[in-house]
Amino acid sequence: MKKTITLADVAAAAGVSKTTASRVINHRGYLSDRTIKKVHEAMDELNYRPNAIARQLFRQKSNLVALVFPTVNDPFFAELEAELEKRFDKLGYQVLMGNSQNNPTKEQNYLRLLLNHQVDGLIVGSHNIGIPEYAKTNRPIVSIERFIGKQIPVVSADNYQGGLLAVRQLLKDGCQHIIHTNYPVNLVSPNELRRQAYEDLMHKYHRQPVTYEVSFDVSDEEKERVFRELFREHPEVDGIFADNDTNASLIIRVGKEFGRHVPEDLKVVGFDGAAITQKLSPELSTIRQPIPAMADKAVELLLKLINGKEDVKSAVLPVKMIYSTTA
Amino acid sequence: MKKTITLADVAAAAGVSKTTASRVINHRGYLSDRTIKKVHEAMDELNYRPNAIARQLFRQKSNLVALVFPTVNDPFFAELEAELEKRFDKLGYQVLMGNSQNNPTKEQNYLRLLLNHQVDGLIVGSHNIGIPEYAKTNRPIVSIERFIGKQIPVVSADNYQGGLLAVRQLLKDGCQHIIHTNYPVNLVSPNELRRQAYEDLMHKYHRQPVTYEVSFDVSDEEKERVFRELFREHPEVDGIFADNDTNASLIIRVGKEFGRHVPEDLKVVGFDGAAITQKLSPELSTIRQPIPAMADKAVELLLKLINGKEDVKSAVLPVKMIYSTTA
DNA sequence: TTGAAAGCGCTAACAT
DNA sequence: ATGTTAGCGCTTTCAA
Repeated sequence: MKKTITLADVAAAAGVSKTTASRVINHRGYLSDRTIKKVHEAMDELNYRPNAIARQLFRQKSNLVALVFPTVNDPFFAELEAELEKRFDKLGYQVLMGNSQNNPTKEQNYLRLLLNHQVDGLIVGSHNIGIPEYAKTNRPIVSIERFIGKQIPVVSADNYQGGLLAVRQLLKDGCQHIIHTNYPVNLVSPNELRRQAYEDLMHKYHRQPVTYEVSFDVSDEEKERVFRELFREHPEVDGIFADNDTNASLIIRVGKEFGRHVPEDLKVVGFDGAAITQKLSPELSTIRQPIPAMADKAVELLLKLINGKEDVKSAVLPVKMIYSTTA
Repeated sequence: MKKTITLADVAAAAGVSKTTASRVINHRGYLSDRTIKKVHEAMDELNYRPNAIARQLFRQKSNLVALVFPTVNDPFFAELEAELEKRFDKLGYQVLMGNSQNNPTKEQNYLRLLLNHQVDGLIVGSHNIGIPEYAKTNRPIVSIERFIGKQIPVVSADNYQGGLLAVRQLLKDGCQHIIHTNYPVNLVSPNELRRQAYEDLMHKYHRQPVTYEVSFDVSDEEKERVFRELFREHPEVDGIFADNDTNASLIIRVGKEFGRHVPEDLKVVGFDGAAITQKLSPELSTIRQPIPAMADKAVELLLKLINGKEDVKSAVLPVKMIYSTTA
């Protein structure tokens, strides 16, 4: 491989100094037309490419942000990451894909990228706890749907309102025995508010709330096992509020095994309403998270942090119910 | 914001030279235990973070690769990008997400990152043509499912075999009038081989092949419009081989509008078989692309190119049919 | 309008 | 076992 062409080569070929060549490239300062022309010719001739890394070293800025989510292979995260990338690209930022697999080590590594100046900011939506670096840093981090630390702003959907909408729909459908699925209880995810809304409504109508718990990162087989248990232990169930659409989809499938037809003898409402889900399971009634608006807000907050602004406040964005045929 | 802590600060605090400090950090050369201890103490004290950009400038390597695909918000691309990221991460590479939106300018920008030394390699699966830079460069690029240039290796599924499997299944199901959907004809995508297989089988059985064409990047509404046309113009259709699963899903939905029940009076086979699709539309019979194997191969080839190897050959990987309930 | 020189933070020859 | 020095490629004072 032949030697890299540097600014010095261009300058030499054009018979000017590096400074002048740099000025031409960056359109800065006073330049004579003749000089500009000469430098451009030299650049073309040598097929010169400015070295982005050297620029970054000088500017102390990488124009890179990292997205740290459990995986991009999921309808909600795929749409969210795509929306984020679209916006960052427009602003001149490149986007690193950080799939943490819910592995604390991987999550920590991405944090290190930030601390090592390799990225200018981080958007985290991963579900790990106990990463001490978060608490210590005041570098630009915005969280999505997860409480990370006092100083880190969170963008989330109105999960409580979403829970209310979902359960009210099941009540309106005349369901007598409504069951909920959610993660195991934890304090870091606003997901908890979906459960809270469910329990509040159950209590209001003097019913006993029943929640089945499945972690995000167990296999589908394990999830199906739990849902079979649900149908076995609660054959009276006639309505299910699933905390996300893929679980809703699994539940409908498992329900079939138990001879349950949706919506005739079982109503189901999911949560998320991502684009891919709508396309592949249009029949699912669900709560749509405002993904594009969440992306807008997260980008806005992160840029503020990157630019040293102080008024960076957490935000809760409105959800809406999508009425389809499963409830 | 307070000044960045550099290696010089650490060295000063530890009372050694920058070189020594650097050696401690990189575990190189002979060091006395006492020195190692002193340097580590200084690092902790100052909360030192090595500057990755400066290292990259020196090493002339960013350990970054970019994935250029139309969008990550699609079951096939989401799974493929997730698999690629997993592998690159293991190898110490960070991954840039490049969603080209099938926009030549965006695609070209990512190419520029490569040429500007900001990334060490590129994996492209985007569907644009006429980007002149591809032809000119011999830098590390691997393409997935797309012919880009003579010198650029392609990793693809065995699309022809997949087409045969799909259409044979429909024939075995007794379909008399099989219709195919695909992109508009183009020479850059091995997708064409799916069509070729369909046409070859149709001719073999003395039938008239009929293909409806929909671009990848038009709206779902537009796609549905085309599929309605299909049912109106060919009410006799009893089997459809869709060139991808999301189209298959749309077709099934549109079929319902025309009173067609699947599989009773219409069989459908899709293509892709991505994990998300399996989860959300498990009933779909489809051809599974070997996504993890494709990721393996693409990473292997790209690393060879990055390391200056010469024997970098295109690869075609086997598909398999997933028999479910729509055919 | 242009150039010389310093420096971004790091690592590696080449001493000693 | 440790330090001196140069240099990765770029941009920007400062001076002319």
